[in-house]
Amino acid sequence: MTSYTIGQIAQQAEVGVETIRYYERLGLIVAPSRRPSGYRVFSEEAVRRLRFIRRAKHLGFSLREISELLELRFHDGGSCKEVRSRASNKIIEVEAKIADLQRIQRALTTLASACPGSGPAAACPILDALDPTEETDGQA
Amino acid sequence: MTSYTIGQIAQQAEVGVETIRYYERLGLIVAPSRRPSGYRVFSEEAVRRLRFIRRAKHLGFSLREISELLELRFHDGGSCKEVRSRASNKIIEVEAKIADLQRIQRALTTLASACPGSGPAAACPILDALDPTEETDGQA
DNA sequence: CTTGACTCCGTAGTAGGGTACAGGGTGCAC
DNA sequence: GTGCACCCTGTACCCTACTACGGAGTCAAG
Repeated sequence: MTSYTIGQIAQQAEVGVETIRYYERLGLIVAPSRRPSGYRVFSEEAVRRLRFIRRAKHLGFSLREISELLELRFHDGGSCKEVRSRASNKIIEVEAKIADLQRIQRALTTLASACPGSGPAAACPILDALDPTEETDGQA
Repeated sequence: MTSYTIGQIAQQAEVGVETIRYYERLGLIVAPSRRPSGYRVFSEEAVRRLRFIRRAKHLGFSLREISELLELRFHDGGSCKEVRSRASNKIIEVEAKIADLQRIQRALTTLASACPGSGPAAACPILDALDPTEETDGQA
């Protein structure tokens, strides 16, 4: 059962020490146990969690949303139905994001391949990418 | 050639009037032409652009990144090669985001389907989702 | 030709997400 | 048994992306 200091997990998870304390204050990570001196003691789990947070943020989730995602696993001792429905809602959101990103990806691909040819290329695939007036399902 | 006031496009693009002026200050949208009175006059294009921005933000792009995405189309009169390489880099980023989201999606699906069974379900698919110690390609 | 909704500009304030000290204790290598 | 890196708490500050306001001009319906 390897344990780590805050500096060690900060390095492993590629986040700042202050950030970890900040997340702890927000309740985003479980408050770690302490040595008699007051030093925080972290487990491997914390590294995983921090990395999850870092990447989820990069996907446009707020800390609040990330917290909700993470909590899904803990509440499952309670009302199973609710976990299921919350998970389902998140899945819908996630799928919408994926679809949007795929549109951007296609637009970028078009742009990149249209370019080397020549000419002014007046049509802008990027703008069309997330344009709900296209075949995009018009969700808010 | 329909034209719109700032309030009209704000409503259409579902953003605030102040936000549009803010984006203009940042150079994120093209400075619109003006009536003699000073009132801004927007075209359909502006609505599309604003909607693009709104959705791209939701995908975790910063305004700076969005600006870069949007600029890809304008520079193509200049150095075509650079547009291509910038587009390619963006494509890589976008693909990484899609992959991450798909991992989250799978994890949520697993979670949702594992739940109704019973038991404590100790394993947390969510945390594994974005864990680079799994088969995830370890990108920063 | 008035009135109420809308627009202008500039500046200031807010929320989210950190980041940086200051002032002090801890751990361990030498 | 001391030095230096590291940790503690708390407060203050920073950046991004808005959002609100004040004071004044504009537009168009009645």
